[in-house]
Amino acid sequence: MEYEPRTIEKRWSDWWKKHQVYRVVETSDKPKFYILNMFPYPSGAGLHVGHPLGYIASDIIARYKRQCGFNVLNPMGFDAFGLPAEQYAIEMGIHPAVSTEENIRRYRQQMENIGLSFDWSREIRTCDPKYYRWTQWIFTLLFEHYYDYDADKALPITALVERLEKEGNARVRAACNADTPLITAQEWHRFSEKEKQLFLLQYRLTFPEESFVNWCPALGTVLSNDEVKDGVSERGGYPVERRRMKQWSMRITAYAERLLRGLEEIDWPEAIKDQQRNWIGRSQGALVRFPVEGHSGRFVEVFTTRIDTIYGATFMVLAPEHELVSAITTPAQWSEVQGYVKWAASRSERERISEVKRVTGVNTGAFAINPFSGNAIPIYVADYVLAGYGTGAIMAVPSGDQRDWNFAKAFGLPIVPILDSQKNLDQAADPTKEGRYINSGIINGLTYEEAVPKLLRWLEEKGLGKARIQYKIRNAIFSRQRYWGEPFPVYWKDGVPYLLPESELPLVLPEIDKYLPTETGEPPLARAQHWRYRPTPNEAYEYEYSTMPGWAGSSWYWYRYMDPHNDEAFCGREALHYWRCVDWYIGGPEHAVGHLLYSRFWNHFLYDLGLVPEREFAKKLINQGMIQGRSSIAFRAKESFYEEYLWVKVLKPYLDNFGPMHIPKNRAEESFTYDFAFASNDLAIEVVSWKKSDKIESVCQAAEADGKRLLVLFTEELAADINSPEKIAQRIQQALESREPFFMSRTVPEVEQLFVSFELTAKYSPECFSRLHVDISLVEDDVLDVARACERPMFQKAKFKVGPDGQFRCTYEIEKMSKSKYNVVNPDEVIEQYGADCFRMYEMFLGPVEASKPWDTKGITGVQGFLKRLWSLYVGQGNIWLVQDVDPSRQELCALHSAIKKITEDLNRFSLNTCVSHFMTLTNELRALKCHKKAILEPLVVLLAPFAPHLAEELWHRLGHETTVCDAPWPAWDERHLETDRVVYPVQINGKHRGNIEVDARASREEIERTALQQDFVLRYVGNGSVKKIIVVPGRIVNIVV
RNA sequence: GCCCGGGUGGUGGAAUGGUAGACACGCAGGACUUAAAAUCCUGUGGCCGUUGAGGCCGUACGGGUUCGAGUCCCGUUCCGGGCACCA
Repeated sequence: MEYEPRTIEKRWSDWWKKHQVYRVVETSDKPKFYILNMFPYPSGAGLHVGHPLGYIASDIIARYKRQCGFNVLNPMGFDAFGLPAEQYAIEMGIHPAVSTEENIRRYRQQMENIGLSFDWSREIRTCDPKYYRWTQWIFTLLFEHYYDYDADKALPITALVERLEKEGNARVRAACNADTPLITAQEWHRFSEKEKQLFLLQYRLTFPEESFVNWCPALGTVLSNDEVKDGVSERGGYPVERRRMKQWSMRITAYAERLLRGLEEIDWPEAIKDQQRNWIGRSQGALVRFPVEGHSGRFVEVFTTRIDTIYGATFMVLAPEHELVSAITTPAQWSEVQGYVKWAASRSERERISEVKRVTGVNTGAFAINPFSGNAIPIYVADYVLAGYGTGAIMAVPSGDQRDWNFAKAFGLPIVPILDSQKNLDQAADPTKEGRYINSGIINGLTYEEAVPKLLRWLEEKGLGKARIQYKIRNAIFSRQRYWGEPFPVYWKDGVPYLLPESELPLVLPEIDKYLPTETGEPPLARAQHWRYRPTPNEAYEYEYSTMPGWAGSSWYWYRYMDPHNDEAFCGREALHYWRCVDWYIGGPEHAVGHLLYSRFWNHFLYDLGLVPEREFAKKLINQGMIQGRSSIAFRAKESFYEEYLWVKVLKPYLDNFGPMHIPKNRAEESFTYDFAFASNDLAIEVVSWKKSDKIESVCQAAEADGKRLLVLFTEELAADINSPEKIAQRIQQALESREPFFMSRTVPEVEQLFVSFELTAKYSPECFSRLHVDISLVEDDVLDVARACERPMFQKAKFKVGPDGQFRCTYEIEKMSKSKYNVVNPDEVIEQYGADCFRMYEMFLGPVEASKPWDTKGITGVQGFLKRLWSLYVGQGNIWLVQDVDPSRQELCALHSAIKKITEDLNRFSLNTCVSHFMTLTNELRALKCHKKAILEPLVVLLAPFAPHLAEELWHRLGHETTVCDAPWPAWDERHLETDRVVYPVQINGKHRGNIEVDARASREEIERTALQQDFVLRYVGNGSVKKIIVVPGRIVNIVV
């Protein structure tokens, strides 16, 4: 019987379901292994072949670990809140819950088709009230805590209140807003309830605040920085603007140092760790206060990482938004400064970034005193200094910083060298730390290492500054003005947010009539008319109308899988302490600073509260690469193509007949003129589209003024005859011979678009074409199936200019798979044709899991052939069972055991592509040996089970087993079978491989040397020269140095 | 600009400092077949030479360390990703 994947796979996927083979329980004395895939957002397009890469890889590991005796948790769920479902709802009027449900159903079906061993009894969905109840609960915890730097952890806000009552906040070292005032206990006691609540918001780990946000008018919502790409929304590509709005924030900055330190203890790819470090952006430096001349008590406070350069500070720069700007600007400079500040404010973020090179700024007229030198230095305002970073002001050291240098050059400010090693300061800044200081007062002659502590000591003694660590990371905006997300468990009373009591959770999303913002610009939830919090019959408070962002539900979900149906807790203690944390986490690298950083933040917080057992939620992270699509691209002619075509293909070859050509010049300057004219004749030619035939009149006038007759050629008729240029030449010939003043066709062919085969496009300017994505199902080997293409709306009125072989060719591009690029390959179709096992192994065989690579179905036949050959070791023609219980030979055992060894080792280092090749090699060897022995083939089935579970299960049962192969213990290799009597040593002469010798496996070093030196090929190279040295690496190689 | 990756046959990719190109795809030739498909066999980095000799070159480029370098070090270059007036 032939290998029939479809029959086999159906049989066993049903059987697994029936016997609940993938059900996991905590009551096990086996060691635990928790492997987790980043859960997907269930989009309407379904899974494409790129999605399962990580799922398959993790499934193989999950199955392997299970066979190794671990109790494996391998769950799957859905990150089901999100913008696309809401956009779909707005367009189609379908409730997001309905379309989400439908998409999830499809995703699950597709995943089951692949044979993934997920325990579906643990499936979770972030949009399920039973789930988001706990997302809301965690939010309430964040609201009720603050971060205390002395304890270096989150503490209850009640602890802060106690301290405020006793001693005010002067000695409280905690994460808080930058402008939090110092208050005494007396002041605290004098606060009203409202004032107290507002004051506490400055400490809470989540809090509402006015902040600049990325507002997307088209989507009617706020986007986070990582949802904005190049100034437009990641989803939909709509423009985004900066706007000041009241938003909930997460005080992730409190955890900056912890998140940075925590990276040391986790096994994550360095690239991801680097990105997180970069994002957190720790920089060590100093805060320095520069007194403002003539304003006693006012200081310009700056942060610098190069305190050692302070003697080179020849001016100061404030951000336009800096509060000192209006206070210190002199009357003479007032209007200029005001004008600049206003102008800077009007510029969008995008403009500012796009004009990086331009130096702008203005002098305030005020001076600051350099605390070290006592020099008065001018204070400028410029928008290259950012209000949001550091103190919003800098000391400018043009000799060391290129931006300061540019500014100094533009404004004629002095550039003072401060290190004897600085070079070419007239051409650029030199940021070196080498050498010894000059022009630098108390640090003259010192090195960098000596200077910094001395300066810091001096500053601290004088009370003018101190060492300081600064972070780039900002608090994370946590609210979105949209419908399909978790509601905040918050109501507003007297302008103050209060938490709902826990008994009110979950606060369920209300039904609304439309999923759009209200007419007054409030979020969609404001449409829910009677949706109010009513603690007593006489009270009614508005809820918070924003919803939580996509990352809320994904920042803790791995705990819910441990205990998904628990109504008493986010996760039961027992399950929590059994599974503890994720052992292997698999997902794309695009989540480096979004999901993965927020998740770590929440986890550190939950850890502080003693709610979870580990500081870091995922010990090991693996990034799977992206499987890209191979898009097919066709070239569509633009109007300028026809002119070039006419010139190159028609006029040039026939020029001898027609006489010299004249192409009218200065076309841009004149209002309109024709395209060609014959110098020796009175005929002019104009190429124009039928759709633009209203232009003809002005062309006629131009021709008349020139004294020419006019031939109008429509692009449509050129397109229709595109494969026969001689017809067009004929038409021109007729026009030349005729004496009519004006020629054009009365009827124009119904051709609207002309596509040009790729190999022909090189002859024309690139501007002649637009590039269009073509559905890849219409293309094979870059050749378009023209007949089938014409049935598509896109090609309805198209004409194709084919190549010399009569074929129409496309070009291709490797890019992300997406519906809009028509390059999506659906796994269902591949599975239908080749089977799930083949699909799984092929995806692994494609290359390392971490690498991105284009999907290419060509190689899949190789894997298919391998599976067929493997099958034929067990089952012969006519469904004959070939496996016999016969003692295996030495050679067969060696082949098997070396495969066991390689596959096991490669699994442990997560090299799954090479595992597949080891299977191929073993199969090829066993076929060559005509091996049908049970002692060899049974372990092979067990090895194969993680990779091709259906096929393995089938063969396992045919071998007489009744229970699942998933629980068949992983075989161990026996070194004895790997040993051989004779070993082959490659022999190098001076490091170049020249031949091989075969010696006894137990041969001594001397024997090997002797054997090597006796070889003809060695003697040839050694000749009469003496052998200087022989290196023998046991089991490896012999190298003879002559 | 800064920070990470990465450059190996026609292609995807192998290679704890130890025979570069495993395993596949593709291609070429052959077997089976009326034919095709399927299957099987052989060859396949380049150049020169042989036609059962062999030699030279070869892992982006240039140096270095080493008995030995795709692998380690220094420099250059190209490609990909991330961050960015971040003081």
